[in-house]
Amino acid sequence: MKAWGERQTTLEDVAKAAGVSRATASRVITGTGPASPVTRDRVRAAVRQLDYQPNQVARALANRSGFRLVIAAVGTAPRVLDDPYMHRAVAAAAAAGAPYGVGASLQWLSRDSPRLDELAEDRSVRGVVLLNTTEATLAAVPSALHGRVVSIGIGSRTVPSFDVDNGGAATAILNHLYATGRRRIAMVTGPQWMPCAWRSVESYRRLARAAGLPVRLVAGDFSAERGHQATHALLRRWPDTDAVYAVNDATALGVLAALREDGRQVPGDIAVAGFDDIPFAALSSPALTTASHPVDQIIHAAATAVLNEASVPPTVVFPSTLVRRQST
Amino acid sequence: MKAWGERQTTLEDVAKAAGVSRATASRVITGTGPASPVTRDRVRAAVRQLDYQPNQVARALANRSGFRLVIAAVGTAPRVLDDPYMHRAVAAAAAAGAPYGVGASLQWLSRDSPRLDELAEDRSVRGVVLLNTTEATLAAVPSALHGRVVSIGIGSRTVPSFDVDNGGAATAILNHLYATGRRRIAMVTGPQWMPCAWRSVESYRRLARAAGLPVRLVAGDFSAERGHQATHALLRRWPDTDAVYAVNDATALGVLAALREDGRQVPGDIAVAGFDDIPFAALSSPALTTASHPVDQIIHAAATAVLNEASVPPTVVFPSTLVRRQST
DNA sequence: TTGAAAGCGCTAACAC
DNA sequence: GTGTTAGCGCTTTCAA
Repeated sequence: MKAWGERQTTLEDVAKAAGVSRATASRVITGTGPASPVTRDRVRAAVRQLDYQPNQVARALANRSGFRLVIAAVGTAPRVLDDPYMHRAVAAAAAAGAPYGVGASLQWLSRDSPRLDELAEDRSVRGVVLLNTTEATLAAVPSALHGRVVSIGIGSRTVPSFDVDNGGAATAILNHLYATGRRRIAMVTGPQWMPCAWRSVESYRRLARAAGLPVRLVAGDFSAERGHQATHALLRRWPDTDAVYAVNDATALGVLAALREDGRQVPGDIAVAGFDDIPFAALSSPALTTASHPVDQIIHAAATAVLNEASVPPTVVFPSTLVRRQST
Repeated sequence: MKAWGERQTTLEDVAKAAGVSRATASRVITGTGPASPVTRDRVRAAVRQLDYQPNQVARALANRSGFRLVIAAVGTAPRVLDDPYMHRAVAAAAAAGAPYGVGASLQWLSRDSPRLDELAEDRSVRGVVLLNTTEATLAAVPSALHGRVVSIGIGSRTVPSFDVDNGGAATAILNHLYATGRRRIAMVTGPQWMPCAWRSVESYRRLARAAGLPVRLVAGDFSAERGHQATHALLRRWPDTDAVYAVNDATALGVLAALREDGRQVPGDIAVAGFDDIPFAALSSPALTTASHPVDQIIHAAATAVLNEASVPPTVVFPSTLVRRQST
């Protein structure tokens, strides 16, 4: 491998320029260990003057710390990685890590046999962010990963979680549907095995019970295609449904397409609401009522927590807000 | 920093198990330098038996090579990073790098003063993938980056380029519009400064001239909002327009929304076509005719080329195929 | 074809 | 407070 560019300025250079030892320079720069005010200043000056940039690779080697943040998405097949939601998450992680000189990797984690040991053993891995986490995944987290793994969705005693307030979002949407006169509200759910989508179903059941409304659940899988199919099934079974709450916007767009095929007017005959507020929710016809999902913020917080090895509360919940549009 | 987990198996262990020196083991594993067939086999066996994984950090330090792939998106403001297209690109890079133990970083590059030197000097940077590249950006690529930088879009003598066949896609779409009887075709373009979108405009002009059709260009910026505004402007100026070709699907969805507001039937009164074939192109109403854009493949190829420091042809073009749906 | 030895640039014990 | 001294795990001359 060729050396590109001239020799970089090293800690050695800084130390020499400041008239101290490498160790002292290191202490000042990393902020660990003691140093007299004078030396501190001289080292800092040297750093500035030489435009010294610590070599992160050497640092990582000496620290035995990795240099990439792995976004591990749990799923039944590698194609979970094709989801725009994943893309958004990775992009957020890639942006959050950049200032730390840490890159993001995207990996599929088999739902049945999550190979988390490999990640734990891989010295290039600085930390892991779990997506679509299941109980089984959490159980498979090796202790070597403790302190540098977080989950988006459900967490555990050893794995802190960061998530949007799913329950609150569902409640807000359903209350809105109820308030606008809907009484036969169906829900298209996420995949059964994905716990992060359970809470919205719980909210749905609770509110239905409280208001004395019927429970009409159809299983989806977060995809528009399934939302589309599920809607046809739903209309066959409960033709008088007057609102559909979809677990996410992609599903809701599928719902909208199916209703159109079926000749139903939205929101005249039937209202539709989603969740996530993806960019295209505003562009569908009719524009989709939904609730916001601050993915970027969530991932940013999660990534930052991992990178700082910060002690975080076991659960951090991000608020969601209702976005009213034409579909309800 | 704490050491997590037990000591990893190192090259030393492998060498010992194989009864050779570290140097020899290294040669066999990296595939550089000579080694007798017997030694080769013994080292390989040891690797397998011990489940040895090279420490990428140490490797990077010894090689003086970085460990992250930077996706540098040129734009006027950091918010270019919010584009779903960027997200897709980063995700693809993050997935492509994972097997190499290389993560992806996402960074904004100012169009006016691209700080590429910083990237060149940063030892943690293994390579750079330029997005939305301009001539000025290419001119600013420091020689220290040669061989480990590629561009998605236009390239230069020193920067190889990977891109979709923009011209071909435009031609296919416009021919399709013409073949279906459209004769007053308008185009909503991308931002003026973005050369990667020029080729489709060129195709548009060429075909219009060849067929004796009027040229009706309106400037957009890849966003749905601008597509929306541009359409209203366009209809005011040329009310008899019978087709709109949008530079990308996001723009086309904005066009669709504007036409709906204006009471025009699609495709009855006016046809609409986009480009990219994003997931939601199939879900709009009417579903959008477009042409495919294999972003994942392109980025994968680009990333792989950088990671392998492979000598690639100056320009690699990926084919696009027409996707006919209801909007035309 | 192989091994010894010298780094890559940094951090962290440990002694002063 | 500060410097000396060992590494971190790998690659790569250079001799043999």
